[in-house]
Amino acid sequence: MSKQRRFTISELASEFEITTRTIRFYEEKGLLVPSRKGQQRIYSAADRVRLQLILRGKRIGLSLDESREIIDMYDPTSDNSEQYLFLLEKINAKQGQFERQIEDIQHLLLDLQEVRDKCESALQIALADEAANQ
Amino acid sequence: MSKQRRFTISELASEFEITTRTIRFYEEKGLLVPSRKGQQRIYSAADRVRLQLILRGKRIGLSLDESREIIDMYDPTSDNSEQYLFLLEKINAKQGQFERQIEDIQHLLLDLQEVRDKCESALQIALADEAANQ
DNA sequence: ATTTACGTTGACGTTAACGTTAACTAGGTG
DNA sequence: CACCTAGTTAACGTTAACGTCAACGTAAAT
Repeated sequence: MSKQRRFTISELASEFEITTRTIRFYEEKGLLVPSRKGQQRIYSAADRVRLQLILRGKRIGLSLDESREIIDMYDPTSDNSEQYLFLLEKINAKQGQFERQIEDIQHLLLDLQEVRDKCESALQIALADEAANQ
Repeated sequence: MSKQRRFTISELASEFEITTRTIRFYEEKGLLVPSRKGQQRIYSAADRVRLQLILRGKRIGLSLDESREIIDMYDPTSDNSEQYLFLLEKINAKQGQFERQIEDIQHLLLDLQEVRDKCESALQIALADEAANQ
């Protein structure tokens, strides 16, 4: 049995600390397609996962279009080998991009570590000076 | 001796594949402060490094304000221990943020690897089918 | 019965990060 | 000298990603 867990829009909003407006906006852009009960939106566990993916994408600087591309990779809309080969190309490209992003971040982390080291030794000196001025 | 290498705005623009407008815009925002020869901008090696940092930041989703914060960490505008402690706090926060970003990316990489695996096996089947239809 | 809470669809406003003219200057080159 | 190339400022335009009303529906609670 699959999980039948459903969510309301404000449940998701408070869980992920975003506004309902944001969630509806993602729907406008075609990133989410919740079912309805009357006119109210009902979100499935799968919808929640999609939202999670979008937000993860946002945190690492993906645009909504880029996140949609990734979401679209999840459900294979294709059925012939040519489409699959094309999809594999796109997956390769994305994985490459992500690996380069990790390198960028690691570079920035090293830079910050340098700054931290300098800052810490400067702090020692400042503290010593202040002690001398007592 | 320090490197006396200088750059014109279009040299930097073509090296980093951005427009001169973009570089001037970063200056407007206070991210770059090149020297001048008459009214022309002259960029030092240090300016180039700053630009590199900005672009690295952009690739991982930092706003220009966030990049400026990081740049500002590089030159210690402070001189007392209180300021240094405050700066160390900010460095901690940024390093934490970056580590979480790496986790986000690794999560996305795993997801993509799953998609790739499914795609590759689906491709095998599709190829077998096409062969059968010959 | 009405207030309260939560939901809905527009529609216009806002901010960041540039793009896009336009109008001008300053320095070589044929 | 005329022209071309690179640079400059100033100002308005554009797109993404929402924020912010307004005006309304529905269902539970008082």
